[in-house]
Amino acid sequence: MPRSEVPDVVVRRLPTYLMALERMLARGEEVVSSAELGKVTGMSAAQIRKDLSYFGEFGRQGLGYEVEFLRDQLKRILQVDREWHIVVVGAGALGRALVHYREFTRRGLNIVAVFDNDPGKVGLPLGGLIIQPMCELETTIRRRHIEIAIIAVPPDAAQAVADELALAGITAVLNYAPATLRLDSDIHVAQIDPVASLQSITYYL
Amino acid sequence: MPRSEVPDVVVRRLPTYLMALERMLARGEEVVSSAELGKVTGMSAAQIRKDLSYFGEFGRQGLGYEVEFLRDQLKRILQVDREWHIVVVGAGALGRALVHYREFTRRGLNIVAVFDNDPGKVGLPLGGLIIQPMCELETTIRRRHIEIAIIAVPPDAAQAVADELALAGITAVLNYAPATLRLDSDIHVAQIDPVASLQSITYYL
DNA sequence: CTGTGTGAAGCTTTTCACAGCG
DNA sequence: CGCTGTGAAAAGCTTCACACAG
Repeated sequence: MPRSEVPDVVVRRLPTYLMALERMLARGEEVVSSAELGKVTGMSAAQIRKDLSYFGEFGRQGLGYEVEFLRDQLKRILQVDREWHIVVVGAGALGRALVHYREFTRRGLNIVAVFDNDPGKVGLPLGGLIIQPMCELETTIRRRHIEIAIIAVPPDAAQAVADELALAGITAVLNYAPATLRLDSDIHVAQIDPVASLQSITYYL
Repeated sequence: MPRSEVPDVVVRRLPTYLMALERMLARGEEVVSSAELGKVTGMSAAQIRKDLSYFGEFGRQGLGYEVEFLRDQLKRILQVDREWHIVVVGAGALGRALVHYREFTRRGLNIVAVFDNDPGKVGLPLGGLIIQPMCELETTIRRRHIEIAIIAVPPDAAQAVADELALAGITAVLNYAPATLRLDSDIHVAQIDPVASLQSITYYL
């Protein structure tokens, strides 16, 4: 299976293709060409063919791609053909919205624990879970072999939380706090910062 | 003022530099070198110097950059040295979290109206605002000269909402729905999709 | 014919390395 | 000296264009 040779920018486009294929499948479409998939995802047909070619030959010449087959292949490549366990740190407005976000469970991304350092919140129920104190973070992560964490705490606390997560053996972090995390390079970090997104949009207005 | 010649990838890095500079300023640091700024933001020193050079010469040879001055320049370039008015469409868990998100107002990004199509939600208070019905969308946007909208509705409704926003004269959209929006190319779209972010992380695990 | 898969070409972005300024 | 600003080189990514398969 090709790994290191695949550009990261290609991997980041695969979820978009997957999402489009899921929708086509729901509509009952059976076959799709790179040109059609391109129109729906906003990419060029050539780019889609090239991206897919990093992982194998999934299409049929003269015909296109079988939607369900390509969907399954992308799920396998992205490893989303199985269930993942996730912890959320921070039970503020954002943490609560994340726990209730239906698209996560729908895609096999299961939030199985929530943590907060506010004693007033610890013990309260949240979407079928109980908010746990930070001191239980490492034990919970290790006992349940959790690999992915979502950071939803205020910016000042983000790096400290990230350090704790690293110590607990987490290998992937989705960071919602507007802060650049300094972590070992073997930990994968993705950043979601609405302020940064808006600030690079206002440049063009 | 340079515009079209500046690569988009450069513009998208500026908010990260700005964020780091704000923190340095809060700590009382007065001067910073490209190497130091690089360490904090995770970029190379050369890249930072090159990025900044698209907009002018902000540093002093042998010394570095004056933190406050560079911060002000970046704010001016990104046009975040003024206040922006924003509408949020969708008053679910995510929309509510966005309305309460303190980093927005702190950075001059003011949510001034919230809309939802659920009659059970319309009229309810939310963070100092009243949830408005969708039929008031266009009037509100036009009367208050709003340029930026945040879409926080379920995936199936996203494209329809985007079309309404385009009709109402919106020029920038931040889309939280897991859907690729088809919009006129004169409308700037940024996508935030936690599922997609996680799905490209699981590839590497 | 239609539409994939893919080398090669073309373009963009990053890194290098150093002149030159304070 | 130390560190910026920047051409030039290197690396990376996208598009082109066509052989080839169904």
